Amino acid sequence: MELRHLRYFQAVAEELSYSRAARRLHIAQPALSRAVQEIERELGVNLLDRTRSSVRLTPAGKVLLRETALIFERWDEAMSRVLRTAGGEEGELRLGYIGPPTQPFLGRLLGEYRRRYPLVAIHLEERTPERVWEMVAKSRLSIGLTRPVPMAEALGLRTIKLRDERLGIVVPVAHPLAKRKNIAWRALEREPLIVLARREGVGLHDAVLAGCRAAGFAPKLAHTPSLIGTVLSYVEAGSGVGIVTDSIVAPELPLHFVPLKPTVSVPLVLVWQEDEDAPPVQRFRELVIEWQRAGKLWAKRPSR
Amino acid sequence: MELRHLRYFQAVAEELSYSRAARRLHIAQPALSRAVQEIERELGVNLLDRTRSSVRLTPAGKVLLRETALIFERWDEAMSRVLRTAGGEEGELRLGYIGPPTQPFLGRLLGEYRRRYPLVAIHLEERTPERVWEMVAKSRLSIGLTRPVPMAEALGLRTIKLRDERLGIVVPVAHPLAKRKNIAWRALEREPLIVLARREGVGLHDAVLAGCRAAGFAPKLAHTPSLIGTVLSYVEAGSGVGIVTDSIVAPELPLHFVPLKPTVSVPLVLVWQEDEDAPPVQRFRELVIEWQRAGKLWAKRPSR
DNA sequence: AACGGAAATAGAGTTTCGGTATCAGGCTTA
DNA sequence: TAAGCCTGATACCGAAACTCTATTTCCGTT
Repeated sequence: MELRHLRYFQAVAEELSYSRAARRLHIAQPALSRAVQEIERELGVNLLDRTRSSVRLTPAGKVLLRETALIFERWDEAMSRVLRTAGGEEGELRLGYIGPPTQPFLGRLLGEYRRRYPLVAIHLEERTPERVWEMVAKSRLSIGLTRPVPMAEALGLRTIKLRDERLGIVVPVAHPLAKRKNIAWRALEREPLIVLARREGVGLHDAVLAGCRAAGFAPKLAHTPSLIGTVLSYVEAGSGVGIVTDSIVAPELPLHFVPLKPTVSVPLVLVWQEDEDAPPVQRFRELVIEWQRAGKLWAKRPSR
Repeated sequence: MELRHLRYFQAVAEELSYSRAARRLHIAQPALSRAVQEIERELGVNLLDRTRSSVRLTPAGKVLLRETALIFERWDEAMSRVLRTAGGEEGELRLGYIGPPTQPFLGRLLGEYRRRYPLVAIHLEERTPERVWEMVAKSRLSIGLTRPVPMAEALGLRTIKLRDERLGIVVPVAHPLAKRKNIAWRALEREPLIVLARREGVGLHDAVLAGCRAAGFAPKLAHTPSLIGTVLSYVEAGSGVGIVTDSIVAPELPLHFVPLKPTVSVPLVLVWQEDEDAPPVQRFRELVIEWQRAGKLWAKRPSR
């Protein structure tokens, strides 16, 4: 039996007349007779009581009419789901990200995304940079905002760089270095440094070490906490000079950011699986790129 | 698009291979290629990523696979509902009845019915005899246990008599008439009588009046309460002689029933609409007739 | 480089689907 | 009461569709 049979039966059952139903369906009446007979034969059940002059539903026919409506409802729902999914209006987006560098724009970005594609279910996972791209590689996440991925191609991953974040120091406003336009790496040789723990981000940590090595000294790491916030707290407490990227904003704290020279950058990238074609993910990529081009990814950050 | 398309798509999506799916469906592979292409063309959506060597679901395809399962679930549910309805295993039975004469067997009868057809929803309505058959005539009830219906055929109703209930008197055990095997109508000429109100049952009330008239006297009606129980209470209180049918059992009360002679009967009938063909109703009729033949309709009543 | 496997395409045969013509029976109308 | 009309069922035919076999094309493997 096919849907056609149900469509025909439904029309007859609603019109309670073969000829009227045939007119409604724009087909000839004998086709209806046959179709209904086929259902009845296949089920072995009488659905319609037909006298020459009237058509009435049997109890089983009444039940089938109700059920038919439910089936078509499901059918329509299925089709529109598929269309919405193909159009990227429905589905899910599992986004992994690193917190501090994305904090200035992530909220607004997701707000815009949700506004455009309200039916997409958004799952967020804040992880360390390495964990984020590992999870993307394992398809545990559909897309990630993180630090560059070594051997991305070998893992079947694609990345685009959203921004280079420049390294610099954070010091209390009263600190002697706070007034400088920029600062040489050498100046940090004697300073006790506060840097994020390596396990929280190999890229950032190693970039700091590389910067120092390039300047010809080994850094004196006073503390390597697990949270950017803790770095800032140490700095505020006067425990040393913090090294962070310029994406870290803390306007409410009495701290100053001074870029290091020569410039050392830590990129922020968008990463996804090469064959990831789920429309919600594609739409998210498009939105991020659109915002990057429009310079909106850091718009609200006060320029320093 | 037809169910066939979904069946084929489902097989391909589950097997992730056209040739394996074709083997599973016992058809040739090109038919599958075509069917899936037809879905894709009709929806304008890619459902499968096919390379020469592998088939993978697109996001929309995944959604359709899930939805397809739901549709088939609904379909199966619909078909088995229809079959159960046709077989009388599902549906509803709206039964109207008069209380006192049916009380000795109705509970057991419905218990057996529910045991046999557990999916049938049973609705009960206790009403006066006239109200019961009126409601059957208006299709507010699917079947009724009541007193005979005047002009049943004209109303499109069919009835079968389940039993003739013999009229008799109820008196306190100590009453002078209590020891008699039977009693003549004439003996009631001077007695204050307690009879159920006419509005609660025209048939019974008029049968009493007719019995008296046939014996050549007009009855002295002391009370005409609305409930059989109240009749018995009046009798117990010594207010007069009650006239009831022999179906009224009150073994816990100190009352005796003595049949009247000549015998006057009030029938109990089963009534339904002529064209009522809902299987649950047909099954109920069959059960009642079966019980009547087996003499089980009053089995538990102590014979007096 | 050749082979094997998988899906797409082409062409032919068969099924089935819908159309027209017709039949049979009931209701209305003259 | 008879004729006409309407309804659903049946018979038959032509066209569309579905499926099959045969073949091609491409990828991956040996």
